[in-house]
Amino acid sequence: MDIAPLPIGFYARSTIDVARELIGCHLVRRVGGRLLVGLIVETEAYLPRGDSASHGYRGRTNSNASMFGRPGLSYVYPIHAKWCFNVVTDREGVPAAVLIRGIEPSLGIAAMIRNRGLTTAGGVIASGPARLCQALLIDRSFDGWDLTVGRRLWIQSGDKDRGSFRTIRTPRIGVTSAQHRRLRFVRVANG
DNA sequence: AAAACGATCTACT
DNA sequence: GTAGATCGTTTTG
Repeated sequence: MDIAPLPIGFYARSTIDVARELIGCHLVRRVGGRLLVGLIVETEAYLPRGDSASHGYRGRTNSNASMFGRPGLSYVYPIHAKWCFNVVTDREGVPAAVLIRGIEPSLGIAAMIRNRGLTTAGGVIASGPARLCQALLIDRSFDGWDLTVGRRLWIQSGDKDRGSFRTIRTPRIGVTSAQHRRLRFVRVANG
């Protein structure tokens, strides 16, 4: 695994490209001296124009401001008393982001289970946008966080072992508008 | 100031 | 499958 965070150039591209290529990358959280790492397996693209499901669709507000920020920042928003984590894409000034919907824990699994407050083993650890935030201790304080610095929270490129998995596209979850668009990306094992 | 809503989750049947 | 919890943001009065 690389030790460098993905650079701003990775994020400063079309949102769909970023959403697809984030699949298979590693989401890394450093808390204290410990690393919590998971493989990104599910993302959703929220597009800068014509996407009525996007929080940025109706213009800039205080709460969605970081979605309009520099690519490579994070956008963390509240939903139903939980948090969800996005990475900002495209260029500064347009509302574009990729929602990270699921990771497969690879390091610090015991800590993630603890963070989730799970009572039963074998439960879902970090699949689902709010569960992932709970497992990695991501909250609103990370809204606007710079993911390209490699401190506290960042993303690293994954094994470029394409061939071990493929990425499929489906409609987004819980989105009532724009159902015809397949903007959700899911990692599926080959075999 | 109050109420409604939401890119959700858990627990239970 | 369904019901209820949860709380910041937005809208309404």
